[in-house]
Amino acid sequence: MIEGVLTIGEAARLAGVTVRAVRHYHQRGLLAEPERDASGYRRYTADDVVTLLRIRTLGEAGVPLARVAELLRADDDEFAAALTEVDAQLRAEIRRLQKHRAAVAALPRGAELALPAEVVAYLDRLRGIGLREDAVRMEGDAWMIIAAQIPDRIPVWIAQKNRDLDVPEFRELYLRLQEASDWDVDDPRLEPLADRLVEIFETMTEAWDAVDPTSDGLSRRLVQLLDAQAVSLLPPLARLVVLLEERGYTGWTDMSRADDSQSAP
Amino acid sequence: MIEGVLTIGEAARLAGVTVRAVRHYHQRGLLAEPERDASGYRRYTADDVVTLLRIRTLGEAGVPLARVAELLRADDDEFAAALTEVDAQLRAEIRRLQKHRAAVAALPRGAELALPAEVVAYLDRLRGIGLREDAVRMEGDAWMIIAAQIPDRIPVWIAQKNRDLDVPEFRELYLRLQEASDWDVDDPRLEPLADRLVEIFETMTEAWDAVDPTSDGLSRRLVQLLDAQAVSLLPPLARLVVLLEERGYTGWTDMSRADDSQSAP
DNA sequence: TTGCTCCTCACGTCACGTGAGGTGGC
DNA sequence: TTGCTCCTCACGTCACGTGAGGTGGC
Repeated sequence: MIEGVLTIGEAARLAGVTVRAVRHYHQRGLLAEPERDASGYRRYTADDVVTLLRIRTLGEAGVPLARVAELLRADDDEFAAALTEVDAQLRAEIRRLQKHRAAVAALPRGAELALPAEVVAYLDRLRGIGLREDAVRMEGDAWMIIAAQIPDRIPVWIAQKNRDLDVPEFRELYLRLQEASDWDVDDPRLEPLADRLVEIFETMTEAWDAVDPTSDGLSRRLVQLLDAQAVSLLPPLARLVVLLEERGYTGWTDMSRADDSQSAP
Repeated sequence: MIEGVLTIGEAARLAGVTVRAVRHYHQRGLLAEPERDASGYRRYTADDVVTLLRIRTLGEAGVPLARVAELLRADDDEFAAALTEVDAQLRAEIRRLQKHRAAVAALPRGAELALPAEVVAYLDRLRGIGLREDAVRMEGDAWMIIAAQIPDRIPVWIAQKNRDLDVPEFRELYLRLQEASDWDVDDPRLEPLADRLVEIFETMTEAWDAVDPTSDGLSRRLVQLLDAQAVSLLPPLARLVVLLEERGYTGWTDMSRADDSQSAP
């Protein structure tokens, strides 16, 4: 009835989409095939351009084409309701991107990508007391995995970790463990180190109980994973764990006494 | 060397990705294939989970996997530089979505999707002076297309349109044109209407020149399109345009005197 | 006449999703 | 033993992009 004046390229340009996209919308049934001229060219009307603009607006807002097709057929009330929904989606998407922006922007250091700021600060403190870079990196990796599981508890845990580091004996223990990385598995110094560990653990277990009383904290598998990671960096740790078991303690990442449970280093 | 303890499902869960995604990252070379256990199952380490978390963080920020692969191999400096770029992309994407949100949210009426607020207000005013809904819709469609081409000029143009509507003779003309939609092509009332049109055009052309002095405004094709659209709603317009030509004027959407040019209704 | 646009297949891309058919672990 | 997880193909999806090979318009 209404004869179209625009070629597909002109219509596409006016609507700000590609020629291929217009053909795709025909295929998907979003836009009716228009009349053809004498040479078989499609000829478009202003209505077609308006429809293309609608498709583009909704499409760029993230609405799937199948949904766009429904909306184009909907009456004004349905359409208005759908727009509310589209708006909610857009808001959620914007929030998601802003979170990622914060995650990416706040962390210029590659190794610390996706680590919360508190953890980054804690790792700096470990460097400060003399921990080697590989050990710091391993700590960082462990925290990165933990943070991905239970981000809410990170601030409290890190706060306790910082209080631990305020204790000189604890700092000393950390460095002593680092030295042990070069020891043989049957080095005699491991025995006294185990004694020392138990001693310090006893004095600190109460503080940890206060931090995380429920303590179903990390899943068993995750703890196994982090134990394995620790042993890979610090091979004599395997022997140390055995020595700790002789003294009534099990585990490492989530070191605990025979019955109760609480995490340490 | 380091033996993995996690199955693919466990690693995926800890990293917050799907099992299929992990296999896909192996295929794409983003994550090295880990050791297999006795039953041929892949076994993952903490390092693998950390890499998966990095891939996920970058991927969710919109970085293509090919780029993620590069970044995983980059040193800290390159990585930091790349993060700046990623952040810029995220900002651009957020702005884009916010614009769309404004476009979608501010316009609950389906017919007016993607129309600037000024135009919506102007259309309401047309309704107010007694224009029928189909005519208003056609006006809206025309403005939607125009707005998509030259959004910056819309406020000025609409302001002038509103000043036009302040003139009683102009409002009267609009309604008279609407009546004409039912007339025959050879209705005798078209002649005096053409005279009236010329008369009013003369009084207003100066104001329009002031609004848009450069006036390469709309492309010739777009004007043709809008003319065709106007004729389709108002068939006697074809005849009216002929009558106007006899009086020394050409066009409709971009009506002008033989030499100069300026737009009208 | 040259180059740009249009036409119709039809395969490619991106980041996985989703069975298909079979085996291993708790 | 049942169900959940793992394995490897391999095709499907979404919204087009990108030639391939040919014709029409200025």
